Amino acid sequence: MSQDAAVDRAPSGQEIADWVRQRIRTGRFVPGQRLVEVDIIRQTGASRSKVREALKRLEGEGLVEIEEFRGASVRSSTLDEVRQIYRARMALEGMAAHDFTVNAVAETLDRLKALQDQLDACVRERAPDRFGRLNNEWHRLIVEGSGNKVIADHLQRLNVPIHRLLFESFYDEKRLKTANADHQAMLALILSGDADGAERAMRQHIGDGFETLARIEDEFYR
Amino acid sequence: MSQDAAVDRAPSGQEIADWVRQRIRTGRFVPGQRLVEVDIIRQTGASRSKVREALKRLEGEGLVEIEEFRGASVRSSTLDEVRQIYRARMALEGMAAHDFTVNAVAETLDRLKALQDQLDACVRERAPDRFGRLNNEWHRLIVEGSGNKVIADHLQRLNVPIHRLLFESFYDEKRLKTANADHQAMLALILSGDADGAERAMRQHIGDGFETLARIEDEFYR
DNA sequence: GACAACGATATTGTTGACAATTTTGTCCAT
DNA sequence: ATGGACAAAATTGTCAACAATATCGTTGTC
Repeated sequence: MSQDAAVDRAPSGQEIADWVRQRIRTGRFVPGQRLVEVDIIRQTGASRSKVREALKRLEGEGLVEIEEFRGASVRSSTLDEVRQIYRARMALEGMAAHDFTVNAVAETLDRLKALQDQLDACVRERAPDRFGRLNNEWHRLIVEGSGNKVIADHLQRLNVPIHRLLFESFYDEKRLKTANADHQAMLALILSGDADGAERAMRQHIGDGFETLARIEDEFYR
Repeated sequence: MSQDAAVDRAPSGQEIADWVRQRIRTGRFVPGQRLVEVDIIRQTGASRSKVREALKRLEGEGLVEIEEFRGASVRSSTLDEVRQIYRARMALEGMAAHDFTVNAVAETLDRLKALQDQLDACVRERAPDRFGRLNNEWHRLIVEGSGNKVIADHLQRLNVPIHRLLFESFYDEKRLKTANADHQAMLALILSGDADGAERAMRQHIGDGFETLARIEDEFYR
């Protein structure tokens, strides 16, 4: 009857924050839901100070909201805020793509090419969930490979709280093909050393991603 | 013999964080200096938990480093990290300039024009310190007026810990004129509705700012 | 004089108890 | 049934004492 992945030592504040963040991202904690300290303590085995520390941290990241004497609750974000987040991602990840083109070492380029092959396979075999994971990996590789840790840190905090969308197969057939074509085109631009082109392509790609998401949201509420 | 601005009630964690941040920005706390909890308590009158909370927050912002059982110290940033920060600023503030051109309301445009007049006056009258303050105001107005709170929040955290540079008159005669010319050109692009042009100009402007700073640093260590 | 061992002090980390506030439950009048 | 007043419970905020660790000074040895 263990309610958590077995750990002997008491979890750190960082681990609690990860635990809560995970639950928010996977939709087990939904927007507006209150996060009662005692519940988290019971489920994680952490001490109260650590839980409080973790919640404060998550407040700093903008994932939870803390009201005096009312505690923490999962923050809900409007579509407009998601749009702002995507706008910020366009700027930062575009810059990362630019710098990646200039700075990336040969080994990183090889890994990117290998990843692209796997993504192509996913499209052929119609494996959208696997595509999603590899897609994240692909974007992470670009950002890490750009050599700018500051931008990487800020992008880390710009992950949209996806709520329900994570479970449904976000990508339909058509969107999957389009996205992968974007990746292929970007890879070509990177390999040819066209940094500005890579940046433009990345911004366009992320902008399209938001359009898709906005369309799904729109249908959901219709 | 009051060691702090008189406050009756105990300061909040946010206020302590502001207090420390201010001291770091103005160079009263220098990189590497240890921030002993008791000292901050004595100087601010805050309780220990509040001080610890504030230091944790500052750690999240990257201004402070916390080692276990060794406490907090002011983080020192290398020139390369400053370069990365400026790169991030170029991306985000460029995007802000773009969106400002599209979204700004008439009243905000008027305020920007008024601010530009004041900046012109500073150049004529050779008032570099006043120019610095108004310059910050100018950039803040662009960011706030872009209507993207997410980008504004992230830029807030990208303020370089300037260390000593804040005290010396950062801008020499020539740099001051160049910067102001940039501002004038950008204002013209914004008023003409050229969003892409405004973005390019903003990025160039910030990039030049880093070049200037890097040159000063370089001379300092020579 | 250099250096290691050791104890004293200073500093940070953690826990638990208590205060402040909100939330929930109950009773009663209408 | 509905709604308000009040008490009980739950929840969060705060503080102070204690534990763990690091830092510093002292002493003794070579």
